[in-house]
Amino acid sequence: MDGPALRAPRQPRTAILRDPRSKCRLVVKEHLVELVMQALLDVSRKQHVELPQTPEFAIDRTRQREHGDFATNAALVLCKQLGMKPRDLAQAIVDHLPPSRHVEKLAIAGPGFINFTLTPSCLLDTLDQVLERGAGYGHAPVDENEHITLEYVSANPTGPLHVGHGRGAAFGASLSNILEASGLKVQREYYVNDYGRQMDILATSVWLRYLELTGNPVRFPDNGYKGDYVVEVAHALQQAHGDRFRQDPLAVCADLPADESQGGDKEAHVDGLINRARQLLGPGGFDLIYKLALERLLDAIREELLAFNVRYDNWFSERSLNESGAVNRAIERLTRLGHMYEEKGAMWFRATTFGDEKDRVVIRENGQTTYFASDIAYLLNKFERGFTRAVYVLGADHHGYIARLKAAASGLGLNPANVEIVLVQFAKLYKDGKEVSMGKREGNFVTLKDLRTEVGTDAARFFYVMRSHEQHLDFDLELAKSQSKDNPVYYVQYAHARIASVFHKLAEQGQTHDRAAGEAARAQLDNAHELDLMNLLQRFPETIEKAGELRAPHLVANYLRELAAALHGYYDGAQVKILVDDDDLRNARLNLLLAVKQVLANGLKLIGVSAPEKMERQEA
RNA sequence: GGGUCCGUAGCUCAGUUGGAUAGAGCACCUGGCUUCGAACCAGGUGGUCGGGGGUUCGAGUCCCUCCGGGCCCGCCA
Repeated sequence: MDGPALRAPRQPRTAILRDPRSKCRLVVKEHLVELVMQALLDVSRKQHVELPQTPEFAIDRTRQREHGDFATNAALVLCKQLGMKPRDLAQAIVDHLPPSRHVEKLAIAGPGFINFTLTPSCLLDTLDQVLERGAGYGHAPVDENEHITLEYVSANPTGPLHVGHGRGAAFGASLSNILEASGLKVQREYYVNDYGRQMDILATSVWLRYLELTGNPVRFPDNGYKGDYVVEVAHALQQAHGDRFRQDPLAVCADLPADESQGGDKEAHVDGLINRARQLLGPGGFDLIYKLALERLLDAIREELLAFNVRYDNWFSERSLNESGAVNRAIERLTRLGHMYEEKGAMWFRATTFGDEKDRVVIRENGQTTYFASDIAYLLNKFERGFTRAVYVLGADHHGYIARLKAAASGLGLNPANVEIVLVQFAKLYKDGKEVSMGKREGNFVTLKDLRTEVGTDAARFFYVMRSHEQHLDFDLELAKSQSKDNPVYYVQYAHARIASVFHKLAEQGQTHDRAAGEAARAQLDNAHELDLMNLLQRFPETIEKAGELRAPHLVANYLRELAAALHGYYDGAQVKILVDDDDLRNARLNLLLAVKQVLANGLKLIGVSAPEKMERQEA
């Protein structure tokens, strides 16, 4: 397996960490890495030992305040290679560390950690940086070398989106924003399954409902789409075309294989109905209904995603792959490379060559290509369009697809490491402590629209990405709906609104905020709460980068809760007032608040949640 | 049966790619609004990190095994 392919390279991408507009010139962590590297080179020269090109030590944020801001395990990891005791090596590294105006204190602790405490000015620089860059703070310069296509949701247009799709939508949209912020070029894509049997069943279902509306009811198949939306499309069909598609019910039903509930086979029955529809309506008539259904449902999906603050750069048609010959070309390529064979009248892709557990049918015995054939063509198409990496956000039930898709990449001569599948676990809805069931064909599933209108886009988006995507999500409807302190969305938004209200108050008092005066007096920001807040602000870019590398938007949500908590703690618990009489101090504190507000807004935007200036409580 | 994801406080979950004393929120207990928004804050109670073995300076994190749960295993899409 090529598991590490999902992981970003171990060494940080310096191009992304490097921030040209930073007053620190380098993001702190990168700076510290360079200092330690320098010291290590000196020490190893003295010991006459060759160091590896990229020694595997880590520099990380510390967990506890007493350990400073950053710590490195370099001495622990490299002591054997350098033939020294860990604490001796730590001391040697400290002795050889080049001086830095950003490091205030160094300490050796525990078994041999080296702790770094940053100078206050380094934190204060962060503050200026946030105000300087505004909405751009936290965003890394664009890396021109990578161009990602990120596909998410891609639900069949055979019905409205349900709450399961909602998580994929929230996750994919947030992740693409985060990746973009961390400097990668990202194209958001929706793969439209506008081809194949499921859509045929939908078109047939619409036609049967239409027949009912025109007073010619035909028994509805077990395997048909039963939702009310099908009737709505049928209505639209009737309005646009009157009774043009009316047929004698007896002719429709004549000689069909028995349906499941009639003791037969539901698949055979529905296939019979599709063929009957084609035959009675003529190809033009059937296609017209098919297209009408597709357009209506796809429009509804587009509209819903837009309302959910989820956008796309490209809607890619599966049909176009078939009609342009891309599917055939992909199959030919696999054939030419010797990865196809014939068996039992079908054409198979030898996926087992590349680690899949079984070979896969690409062209069926009846000559039709499979869904997988389209997937292969689509994969090839993505790389032909120049993307360097294809990311698929899929539901956890698709995990069997990983090996298949990667095998296809290998078979096509592509690097499977550039094909990445991120699985999102299921979400369960809970209402009053009970699970809300979501049967699909039965038509009683909860749509994303239901959820959105009930709890609102902000709460839904936040709740969906609040947990790790690897974790099953228990979505508590009551909590998401509640306008109370228990609701984490309001907690974060409130912090933003609270700051806004301080500025309103300032205006009410007839005063204005003088940023330059605040910057000049910034050294007065020295209480523990203020330092904590600045420390958090400094960690925002690191959080984005990490959330991007780990494909983990929940880290951003967690970060925002932390920042909001620090703000509330400062506001309520620090025994300080912002709007003090002292002009310098007041402006310095206002600078800090403004920076916190900016970062809250930037972070919320990444996960598609609004940052309100005012919280209006609504009566339930 | 094979594959895969998960199991951390009463509940819902974090845990910085193996680091130092495992953290939040809810629930429960105590306290704080004549103040820039109390949708808030301060403090307290609560843990054999599913069990067992292994790897090493160090394991909630990596490996093995067992237990429990979700999902997948089609010439469907």
